[in-house]
Amino acid sequence: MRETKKERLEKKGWKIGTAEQFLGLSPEESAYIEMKLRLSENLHHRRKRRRLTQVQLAKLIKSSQSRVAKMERGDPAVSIDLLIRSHLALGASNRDLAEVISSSRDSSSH
Amino acid sequence: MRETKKERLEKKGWKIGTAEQFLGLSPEESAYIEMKLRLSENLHHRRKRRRLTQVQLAKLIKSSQSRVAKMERGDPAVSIDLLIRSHLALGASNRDLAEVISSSRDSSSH
DNA sequence: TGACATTATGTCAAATATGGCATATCTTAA
DNA sequence: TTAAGATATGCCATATTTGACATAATGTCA
Repeated sequence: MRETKKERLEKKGWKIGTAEQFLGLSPEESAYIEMKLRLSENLHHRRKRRRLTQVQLAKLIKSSQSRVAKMERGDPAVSIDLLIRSHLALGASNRDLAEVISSSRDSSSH
Repeated sequence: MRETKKERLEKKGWKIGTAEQFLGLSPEESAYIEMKLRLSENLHHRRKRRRLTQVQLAKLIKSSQSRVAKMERGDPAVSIDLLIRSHLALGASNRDLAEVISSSRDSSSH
C-alpha cells in the first residue's frame, strides 16, 4: 500500500528517492504534496463540470494547454499559486478552496 | 477607502498602477491578493504565539530571516507555496489553513 | 478502419521566486 | 542616552516556475 502510493507519486514525477526517504517524508511534506494533489483533482472536476476543454481553460487563465494538463496530472513542477489562480478563474469561492484544502490528509494527525 | 487600500497595497510593493487599473482589478485577482495577505497575517500571529523570532522560524523552514520578514509583510514576491509550507512547519493543520483561506474576502460575492 | 478532437509529455528561454547577505530601522531595557 | 535584539529593506546569483511550442498518446465517432 505504501509501496503503491510511492509508485503512484513517482510516476507523476515526484522525486521521492528511496523507500526509506519516502517513509521518512515529514508530515508537513506529505501534507503539502497531498494538498497539491487534491487541488489537481478538484481542478479537473471543475473544468469538466463547466464542460471546458483544457485549451479553453488555458485561454481563460492565459496559460497553455500543456500547463493545464500538468496541473491536472499533479505535476510537481506546478505551483499552488497557479492551481489556486486557476480555481478562482473557474469561479471557485474561497470557501470552495477551503474545502478542498481541509479535505486533504492532515499533517497534524500524524 | 478604496484609495486608502490602494495605498496600503502599493506600499507593500504590489504593482497596481493607476487607480483605474486598481478599480479594474478582477475579482479573482483581488481574491488572490487578499488570500496572500491573510496568510501573511496569520503566519505572523502563529509565530508570535509560539514565541519564535523570525530567525528561529527561518531556521525551522530552512529559509532566511529576510524571507520570513517579507512573508509576514505580504511582499508580493512571495509565493503562496512558501506561505503554506511555513504554516505547516508551524504546526498548522489543513483545517487551520482552510479557515484562513475561507476567511479572506470572497471573489464570488463580487 | 481513419479523421479529428482532446489530453499527455518533453523541451526551452524568459519570468519569477528563492536563500543568503549586508545594512537600515525599529524595540526594548538599562 | 546607549546597547542589544528583533525586524525591515535592498540586492544578487541561483533555482524554480512559467507560457509556448512540438509532438505523442488517447479518446470519439463515423
